[in-house]
This record gives sequence, structure tokens and C-alpha cells, in this order.
Amino acid sequence: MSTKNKILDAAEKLFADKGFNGTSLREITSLAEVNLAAVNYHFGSKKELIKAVMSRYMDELSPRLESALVNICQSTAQPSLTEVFSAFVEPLLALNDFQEHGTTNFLQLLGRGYTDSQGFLRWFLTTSYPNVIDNFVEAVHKAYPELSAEDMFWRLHFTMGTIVFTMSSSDALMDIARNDFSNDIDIGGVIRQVIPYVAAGVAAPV
Amino acid sequence: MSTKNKILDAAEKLFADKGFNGTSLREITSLAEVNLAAVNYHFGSKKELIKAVMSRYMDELSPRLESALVNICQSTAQPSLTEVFSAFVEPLLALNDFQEHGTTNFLQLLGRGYTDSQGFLRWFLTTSYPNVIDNFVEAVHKAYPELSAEDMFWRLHFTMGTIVFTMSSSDALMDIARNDFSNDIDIGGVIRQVIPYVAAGVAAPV
DNA sequence: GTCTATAACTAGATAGAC
DNA sequence: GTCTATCTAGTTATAGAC
Repeated sequence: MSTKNKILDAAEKLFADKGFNGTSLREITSLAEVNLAAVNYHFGSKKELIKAVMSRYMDELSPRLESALVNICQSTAQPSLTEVFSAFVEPLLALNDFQEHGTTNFLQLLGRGYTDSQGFLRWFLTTSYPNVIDNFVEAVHKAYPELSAEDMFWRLHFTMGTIVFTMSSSDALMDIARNDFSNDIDIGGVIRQVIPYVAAGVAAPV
Repeated sequence: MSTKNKILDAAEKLFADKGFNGTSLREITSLAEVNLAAVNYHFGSKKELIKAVMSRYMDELSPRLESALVNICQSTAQPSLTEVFSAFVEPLLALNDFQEHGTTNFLQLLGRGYTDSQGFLRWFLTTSYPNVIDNFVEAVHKAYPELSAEDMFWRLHFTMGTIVFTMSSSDALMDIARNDFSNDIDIGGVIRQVIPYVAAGVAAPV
């Protein structure tokens, strides 16, 4: 396993857990068991390392998601909102084959990107991967054509917030579900819990 | 205006904007135009300052919210979920009288508390202000008694996420609404946008 | 490519004069 | 209560030997 990948794996885990600001290069290189200087040799700076961690996931996720959403848009029948949101499940869970705890880590990182780092990551993602959002908006519009562009804008942001926030604290939530309700739920279970919620929210009367 | 309050005001603004981790004591004291040592003199540590900033809001908000929710629970009629969520509007907007941009700042800080600071703030708030959550759960239960305790747990967390995430990025969202949709919405408008969404989400079929 | 050593800087916290 | 000066420990980043 290359130094570069050891760094990416360690950084991903720590960033997801403690945020970008809250994680130092020293912690990363010590968990990765590589030299401190290796981060700057391979990535140039901490900011570039953050981008590299996110890109590794986006490059894996975005084609699968695109094809799932395009499928929905091209089918003749009108899809339900639940179908549109369910299109995310398989691509997101596939991240677990690609990397251990891939789904959780990625969604937590996404959440961090919106709150840490003063929006630089949000900018990076929306400019580097514009298709993901465009396809999603198109799919929702097909499922619910009456929704105005502005209401769509608000509701997609609300949805983003629900998902991202839930996933940022999914470890704590799964613990509570296990202790208080004896329900040993995994990340796929959390995703399946949240879909009816966001589908109903987007479909709410204005 | 006392040094202590100057520090609280400056800290609040910077914490809301850049997070707890992302704000240094030096930035705070320089914005407050007080000496660096004053933070440790008046509050003891950065962590205690964070608690003080949040307590100032919670002490203002929590009695108003409690009375609004208790009102709903004690009325004989079954309330709708929209009524329950609407009970938050007046107490939240009242924070604007108490402090300039009080509503936005408080909600942004709440969002930070869930993602920054590895949960210490969440712990502090839930142990110091347990009534807020209990009253809320009771009100939702009265509006939607069929919802199981576990589904209630998940959906209240989803709701929390929607609100908190939306408010963390409310400045950016209001900018977009103004530029793309010529809609000059304020924080009260955002709150009124989000209520139908979360009410429908909580009421979704299981 | 990988290491040591260190530069250059920032963090939170405190001692002690006033 | 407020100041200056400083401590200790942490940060990112880099120069240069191997």
C-alpha cells in the first residue's frame, strides 16, 4: 500500500470524525505511520489533501449516481419522489465495497464540508461536479413538476441538510437506537429511515 | 458596556460565522477591543466562554418556548404538527429584540454545536436544558400519537438536522434566493419556509 | 521517495506589574 | 480589572541529507 493511499485513508477517517479544522497533519501522518513531510510532498498542502480525499469518493460515486438518475428521467412513467431519493441508496452503499465504512465516512465528510472550511469545499464540489446536482434537480422536477424553481431550491437544501446532518452524527444516532430501542441499525437502515421523511418534506403542500 | 459583554458579543458573532474551532481568542478580543487576557480573567477558558455564549441565548429562549409548548399540550383540542412547529417561531424571532441578528446567530451557533466541538456542546445543552426537548417531544406526541417512540426519535433528529443545517448556511441561502429568484427573504421567512417541510416529514407514513 | 531537523507562526493560558 | 510580556505546546510547511 502506497504512502499516498495510507495518507488518504488516515485523513479520511480523522476528517470525518473530528472535522477538517480539528485534525492536524501530525495526527494524520501518525495514524498513517508515515513521515510528517510526506503530506506536503504528495499533496502540496492540507487544503489539497482535503480536495483529494473528497475527489476519491466523488469520482467513485458520481458516475453511478448519474446513471441511476438519468435512468429515472428517461423512463416514460412519472417517478415518485421516493423512487428519486431511492436512486441514491445503491450508489451510496456501493462506497462500502470501495472502502471500509465508505458510506458513513463520505456522508460525514460531506457534512463537514458544509460547516467547516467556510464554504471552500462546497465551492469545490459544486464547480467540479455540477452534473450531480443538475441530474438530481431534473429527476425531482420530473417527479413533482408543480414545484416552483424557488420552492425546489429551498426544499433541496432542506433535504441536503437533513441527510448531511443525520450522517454527521450517525454514529451517535445508531448508538442511541441500539441502547434505547434495541435496534441494531446500520447505515443502510438509517438511509432507509430518512427517505420517507425527505420525500414527504419535498412533497409538502406549499 | 462591560468588558464581559463586549467579549460575549464578539465571540458570538465570530463563533457563528467561523465555528468554535475556527475562531481564536485573539480574534475575539481584537474584535471586542479588549485585552487578550480578559477572556481568561472573566471566563476561565475558551470552553467556558462557549458555554456562556450559548447560555445567554438558552436562558432567554427556553422559558418562552416552554410556555408556548405547554400551552399546546394543555389545550383540549389535538394540535396539528404545523401548530407545534409554529410554536417555535415567536420565541426564536424574539431573540432579535434581545440581540441584533439574535435569531440567526443563535441557530447558527446551535448548528456549530452539533458539528464542531465533538459533542461537548450537545452534552452541555441536553443536560442543562432538558425541559426544552421533553416539552417538544410531548407536544409532537399529542399531535401525532400513532408515531412510535423510535420513529419519533429518528424524525426529531431529522428535523433538528434540517433546521440547524439550514440556519448554518442561511446567509448563503438568503443570498441565492435574492439573486436567483429576486426574493428578499429574511430569517423569519426562512423559518416559515421550513415549517411545512418538517411538518410533512414528521407526519410521513412509516 | 523518505527521512531529520527546523523554520516560521499561531494557539490557549498565566504571572506579575499597575 | 486591566495591562504587558511570556510560556508551553501546538500548527503548517520546507530545506536538505540520504
